[in-house]
Amino acid sequence: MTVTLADVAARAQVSPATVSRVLNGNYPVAASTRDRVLRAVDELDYVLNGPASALAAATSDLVGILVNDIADPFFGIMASAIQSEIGGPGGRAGGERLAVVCNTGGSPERELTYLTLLQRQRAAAVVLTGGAAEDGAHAEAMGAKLRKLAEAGTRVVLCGRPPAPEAIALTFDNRGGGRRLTEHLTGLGHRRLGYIAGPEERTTTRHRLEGHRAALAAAGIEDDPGLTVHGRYDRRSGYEAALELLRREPSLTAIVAANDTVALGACAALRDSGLRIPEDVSVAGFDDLPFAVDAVPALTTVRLPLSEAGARAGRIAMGREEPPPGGIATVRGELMVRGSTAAPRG
Amino acid sequence: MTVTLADVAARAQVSPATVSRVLNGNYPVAASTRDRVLRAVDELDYVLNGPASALAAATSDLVGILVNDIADPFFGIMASAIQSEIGGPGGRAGGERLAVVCNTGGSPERELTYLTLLQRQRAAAVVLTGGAAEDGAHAEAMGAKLRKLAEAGTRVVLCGRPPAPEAIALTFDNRGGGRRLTEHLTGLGHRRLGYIAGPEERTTTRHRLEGHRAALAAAGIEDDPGLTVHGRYDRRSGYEAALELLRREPSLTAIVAANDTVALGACAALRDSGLRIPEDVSVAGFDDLPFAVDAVPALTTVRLPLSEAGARAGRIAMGREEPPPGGIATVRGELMVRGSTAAPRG
DNA sequence: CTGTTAGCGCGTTCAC
DNA sequence: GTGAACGCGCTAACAG
Repeated sequence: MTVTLADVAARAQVSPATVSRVLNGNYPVAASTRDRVLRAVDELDYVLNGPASALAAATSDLVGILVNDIADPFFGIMASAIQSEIGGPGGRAGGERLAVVCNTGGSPERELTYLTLLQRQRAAAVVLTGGAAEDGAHAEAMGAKLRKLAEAGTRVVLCGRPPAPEAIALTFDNRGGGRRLTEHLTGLGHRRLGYIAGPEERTTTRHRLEGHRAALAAAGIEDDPGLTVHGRYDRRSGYEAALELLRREPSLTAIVAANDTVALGACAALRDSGLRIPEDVSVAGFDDLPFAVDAVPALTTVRLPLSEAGARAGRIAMGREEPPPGGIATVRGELMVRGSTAAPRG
Repeated sequence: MTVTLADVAARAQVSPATVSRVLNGNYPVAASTRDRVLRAVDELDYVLNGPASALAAATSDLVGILVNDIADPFFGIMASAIQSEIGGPGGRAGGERLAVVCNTGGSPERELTYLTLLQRQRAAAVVLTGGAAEDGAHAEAMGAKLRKLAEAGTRVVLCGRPPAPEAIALTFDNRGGGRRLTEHLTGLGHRRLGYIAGPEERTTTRHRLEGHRAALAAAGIEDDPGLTVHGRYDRRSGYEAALELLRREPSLTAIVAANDTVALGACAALRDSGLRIPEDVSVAGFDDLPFAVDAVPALTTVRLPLSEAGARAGRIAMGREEPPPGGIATVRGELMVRGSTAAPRG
């Protein structure tokens, strides 16, 4: 039915072993033989059987990229960069790797499931992006799973995620970025700032919030728990959270959002409430996604080098770049001051 | 080294076949035996060998989702919906399928490469999303590849892509949407409209543009080729194209963009040129991505039910929903009139 | 309901 | 530089 390596061998009048060798290119083969084989491959329209190949070689060409939300450009941009460094030639037979992104939807269970699935496929490497859940049991299960993967020869790289002993990590300085962002606002004179945090029990959420609080403390501003609202990392959540903050504290002069998407939702809520940005309320985001600059007014935010970090993670996963010393590198964000923040009125 | 099915069988004191049966659940097994096996699996921390399983069964749990640009929410939203219908239980061993998204970057070659890779893996299904390249040779190669996949038992579904004889298609009515959108503008009295099209040689680009031109013709407006500018589907491209349009025709009163992202870029260009939206120039997009409503003013656009279409495509790919009659279903877009369009001044 | 027997298609020793 | 033989780990008949 389907063409196998043996068919190719027969047609090229060589042994299956020879066909395998030219396909994998890991072995000396006479040029004339190679030509004959390649011609036969072409004529028969032969496609290597991945599972059989993976079984025999005990390794596959699959590389997994886990993201929390594939509909969020934050992850899309990283995934795209990672994939671009992996998808190219350089793998086994055929010289191509199958770089593949898996959407966990932020669910710890699905994350674990995907890792098992990738483990089952004997993936060559796995890149985990974005924040991790902070649930203790889950963290432990993840650690164990990552260790298993590593033991089985799968390279594991974290990108934009806190370091773990089991893997190489490129981690974002969310705490520092959050701190500098809020310092910018306190520096402008703001004293009543609302904070729209991401989902609870997530590292990214916690780190950005800690940075925010550190900046408040440094400015001698008492932390009012009522001025922090948790939500999801989406626009709707930002909209609702902003309304809630305004209800709790009508006199606030600035809102810091967990990310740009949330900030955009907050902007909409402020506009719908008849408030001007930044005259009445300043707004700041995080990430500097492409649309941040298009907001009106343009969004003050912290730029994370998502593409660069992703590309580097991809190269490390492929073994084409040395891991950072100690297996951990911290990637800083850059404060981007734009029109959405200004000194408070009065 | 690694635990195999035989190890589990030994520990559970049954034959390997029995272990396979409980794992795949496709066969009657006594409850007590099953328990014993599952316990052994647990104790040994056994993970099925995917390649071996796929080899023996001549089919795998892998499902591929091809997207043109993973950093674009248009694709992210569809991919997310597709994956959510696929990722769940219902597959082979372990009851989970590995739904993976592959980023072609809009490159026909990469698209073909990914299909080959998925073919190599004996993927259970493949979903192709978004517009297709219109290059004749490539179209033919794609057709042949899709046929091969189908012959090998891979289910092929197109989502938001024009029908092809080799696959089931959920196609977007880009032409109709484009037409209604421009009709809305001509209905408001606009006579000089600029159009920012997507990349040339892409079905989506052509169909939307055709709809636009049909609406112009219907309104008795002569089509001025100079008022159409092609670009990529990104913000930057929209920005530059809008400036170019203004240069060519300073008196235009409306700009129709290939999609929302491009429209946002065009808005930025208009603002930077000191023009007001919609007082001086109306702007319209396409897709109604989540951020469209947050633009200032909110963007008039055509809403495409990306999530719904993706979910349906996913179910069809899984065989959990009947394909549409004739294998083709057309999904219409809905005109969303918002603040970015108004009657021209004067 | 369960065990036994054959391969699935390929990579990889070994010889030659 | 090339061929022959073996086994990777699992599933799918077939018996029983």
